[in-house]
Amino acid sequence: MYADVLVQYGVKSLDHTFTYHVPSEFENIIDKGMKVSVPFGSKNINGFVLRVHKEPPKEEFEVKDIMGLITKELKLNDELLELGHYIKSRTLCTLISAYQTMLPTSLKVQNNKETYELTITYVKLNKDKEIIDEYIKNNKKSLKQNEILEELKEGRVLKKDIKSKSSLKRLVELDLVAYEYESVYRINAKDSDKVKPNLTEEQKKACDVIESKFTEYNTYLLHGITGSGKTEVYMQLCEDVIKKNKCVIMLVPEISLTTQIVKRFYNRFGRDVAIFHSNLSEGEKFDEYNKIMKGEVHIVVGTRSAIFTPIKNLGLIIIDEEHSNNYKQENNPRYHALDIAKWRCEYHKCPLVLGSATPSLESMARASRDVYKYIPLTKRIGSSKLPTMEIADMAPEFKKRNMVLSDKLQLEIMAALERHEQVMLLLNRRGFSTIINCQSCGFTYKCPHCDITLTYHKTSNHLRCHYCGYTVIKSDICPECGEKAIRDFGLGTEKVEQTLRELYPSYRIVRMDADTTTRKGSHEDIIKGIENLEYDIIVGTQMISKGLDFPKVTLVGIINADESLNIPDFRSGENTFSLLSQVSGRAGRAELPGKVIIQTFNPDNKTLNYVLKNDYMGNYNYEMDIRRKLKYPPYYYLVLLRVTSKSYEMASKESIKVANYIRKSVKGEAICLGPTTANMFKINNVYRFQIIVKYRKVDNLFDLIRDIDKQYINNKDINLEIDVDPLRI
DNA sequence: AGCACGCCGACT
DNA sequence: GTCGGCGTGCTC
Repeated sequence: MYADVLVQYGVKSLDHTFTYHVPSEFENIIDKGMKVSVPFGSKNINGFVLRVHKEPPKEEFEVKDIMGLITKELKLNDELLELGHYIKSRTLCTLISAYQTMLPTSLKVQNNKETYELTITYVKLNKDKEIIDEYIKNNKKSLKQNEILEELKEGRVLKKDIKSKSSLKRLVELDLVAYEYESVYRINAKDSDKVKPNLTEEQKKACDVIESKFTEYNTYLLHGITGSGKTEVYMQLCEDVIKKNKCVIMLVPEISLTTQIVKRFYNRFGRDVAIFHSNLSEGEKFDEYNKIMKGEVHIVVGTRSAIFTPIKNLGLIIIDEEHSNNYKQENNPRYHALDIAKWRCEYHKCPLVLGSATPSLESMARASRDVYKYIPLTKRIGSSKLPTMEIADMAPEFKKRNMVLSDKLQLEIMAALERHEQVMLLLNRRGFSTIINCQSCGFTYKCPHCDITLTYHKTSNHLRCHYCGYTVIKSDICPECGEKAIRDFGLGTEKVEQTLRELYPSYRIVRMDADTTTRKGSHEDIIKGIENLEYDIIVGTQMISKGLDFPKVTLVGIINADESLNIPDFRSGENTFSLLSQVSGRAGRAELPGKVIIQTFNPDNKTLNYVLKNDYMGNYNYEMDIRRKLKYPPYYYLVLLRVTSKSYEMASKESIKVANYIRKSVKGEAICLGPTTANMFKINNVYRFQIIVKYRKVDNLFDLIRDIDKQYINNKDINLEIDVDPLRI
């Protein structure tokens, strides 16, 4: 018997199986998907069995024996084995790295440890009551021993709760008491409260549409405005899937959101829920993975990585906030959870539900062509109303040297504070590159070909498009209004916090950004603090915009909307719209009416005005028009090739070769841009050049790209990264 | 990826 | 005559 094994190294030259002989002792246990140890070259390494068969290899080589099986129970099931091939073809990674991303660290191929089970030790009586009583009666010396025995008469006790370990040891030696081991899960759900709200007509209809086709693969776009009760729809769908004894995977975009969603799911479904995200400890992941594999739960709630959990009998996948960038993995393999979800739903013949208040252009475009089934939720639940929104023009404020907060926003902050309500201020994280604009009229340099903001290169005093390479010389005088006001401007959360402390010394201010939330639990602490009204003003980055519901927040201020609009990426408009819409949804969710103020140098900006009017479709049509004209997604697909090297010379030369090769050989409707210097040109002394391929119908593009390494990059000092469907370029 | 093998220059 | 640096090619 032979086994084809894929070894642990994720390099292209080893991206195929090696055939080993199966020793007779393993013949009855070995199976595809198992982790095995094999001799390879001069040492033993691990790999996954992809196939077990009886054909002796045709070629002449010495067939070696499999050394051992590492995990007998845990193995990649047929579905995941097949899924690996899909990931490989879609992201152009090696097969082994596709399997690697699907597994938690403890199960990855290099790992030799068999189990991460947590066992706790109890102590119990090991003899009949009479014998114990007899011993107690005769034992006059060790009172501690008697105490222990008396306690154990009531039932078993945790070993760690027994203080006198020496007395315990003696009792074990005498065989009067014994240890009892029990494996436990590190995460335990609460019992469900069986609470079930009544659904609105709209929600019921949404459920009916999806449930009418529960056993076929369809993608549904659930477009529900903030507060329209998407989560209730999800839970109702889950309940109905479970009734059919099938299972659900539900994805949320970030870890901080799992806590809240999981709380609601625990209340409704109790122990039927497992959690899965990258912040769990290895042991916790192992436990949850086991619950899922053994079929002890019907629902998995988690972030991106949860899309790979080996849940059996899948009946539904839900992706909440489907427009979120977090569903795309930013390192190799650069997969998108949405693609994986589609693949799995097709495999299981079940529905995929994408939910969002601001669907991505791609999804909305598909819905409009009926590739996705469109389900709108248009009504807010309860009495809460949409907040009123206003723009504050920052140009005149700047002339008054009012750098952070406009008069308008200051007035509203004071009013809210006096009403004892909370204020939330959003400051977009500044992009990585220096962005220049006119502080009089708001003008920003944009590329006439790519419609993205040009980035400033200090050394040459040039502004350059990092998509196509278009370059202009920077001037101090604004080409739009003629004022000498072109400057680099950026605010940090700390600066805003400081200004706030000066303006409102008697109010309690909290900052929430990457710096203040790194410590485990600090994120939850701040949220709890806000809920308990320990703070009056909250300043933060995008983090504060996501799914949080604070009834006392009635004023939301966007400190500088331009920061996000001017990020040099073709999606900056789309992202700004969804970010601002989402933050706005934070204002006045309960009984109190809300207000939103957007500070900008561009009061006439189209995107901002669509935000003001709460006009998703207006923004969609406006963006789609630009995308069509400039050949961006969803009209064209993208592939990003990034050539990196410690040597500027080599990176530059090699990237030109690659671009020429693609231009020369690609067949079909494709445009190859670049090479240009990447947005973050030099990181850790590594130079980065990027090539962008826009394409529609092509026959050989992926084959070409797969072959680049062979053709051009045969130098270990040069590296090539491939990003299919990049989110940011 | 990781290692053996082999070729070449430098040094006791 | 031997040690070690790196380029090349192979691993069931």
